[in-house]
Amino acid sequence: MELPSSLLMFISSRHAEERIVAHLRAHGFDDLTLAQGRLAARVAEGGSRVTELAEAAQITKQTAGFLVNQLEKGGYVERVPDPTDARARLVRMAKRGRAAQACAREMELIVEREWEQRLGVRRMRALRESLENLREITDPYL
Amino acid sequence: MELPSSLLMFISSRHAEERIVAHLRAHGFDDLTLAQGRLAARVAEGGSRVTELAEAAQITKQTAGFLVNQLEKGGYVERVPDPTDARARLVRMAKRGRAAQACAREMELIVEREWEQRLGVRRMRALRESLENLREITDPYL
DNA sequence: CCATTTTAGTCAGTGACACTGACTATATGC
DNA sequence: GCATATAGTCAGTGTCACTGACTAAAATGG
Repeated sequence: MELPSSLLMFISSRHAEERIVAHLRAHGFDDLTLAQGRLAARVAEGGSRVTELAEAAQITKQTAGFLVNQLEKGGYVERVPDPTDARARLVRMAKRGRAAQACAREMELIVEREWEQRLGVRRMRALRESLENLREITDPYL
Repeated sequence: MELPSSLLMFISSRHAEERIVAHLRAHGFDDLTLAQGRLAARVAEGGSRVTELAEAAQITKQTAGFLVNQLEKGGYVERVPDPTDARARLVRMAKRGRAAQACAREMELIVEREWEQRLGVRRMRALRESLENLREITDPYL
């Protein structure tokens, strides 16, 4: 075994992440950091609580709160009171956040297509299937 | 596409990384951080220069130098003068570093075997081949 | 063979982002 | 209605990434 599979996965996933960040920067979302982006990607359609985001991203709620503040200042998300719980507030994507999301997905798709071209449709599908399969034993927040 | 392949790769690679860190901690290598470990993993058999390590890990040489200092304090690596270049010093694995390396490889292998059990030998081999293939277009420091 | 440029590495300063611990306010359960 | 759990914040700390400026040695090239 030259390199472990996990390291090979790390290499390619980081490559994709860097491409996405560069794409966002090039389109005016240059105040968005990697950590902020990772968290923003977890915000649900109807809004998410800070604590939920923290769990999903596997960071403490303090860190998540800090990142949400930055995202709020940047106009990417907004906070609204949670009607069902006076302690909580819901984090929702704002207009700029949705635009950034769309921008990120664009590059995500481009990379995905590049990989498919490299491997061919059959092997790309097999790759995705295996990765999804492994996720069931590797994703603690499935 | 439910989740992009790159994110699936990130999930599993992080899982493996966490297992390795936990294994190291459990065996007394509890002062070793993730960043230090990633750098230490790149130290070549005959020794490496700080600048080489920085390039391979894609960090600045200042950051690499800082991490090597920590590793040196922890007894994981040692620095010796480079006989071929008076400006440079070679970073070599020390005894404790080799022990930690062996410990990390242990868990690396365990995870690899778990994945193989999950996917079966055939699909695991196909996964590795595809990942190695993709590496050629995603690894800037191949 | 000396002047210029490149390269190895350090020092100093800053910023992002992770952590723990302590705290307030609200909700929930017996 | 009291004890406990939960949502979130505040304060403080540590790691690790960055840039910029620097020294010293090596390589290059008239």
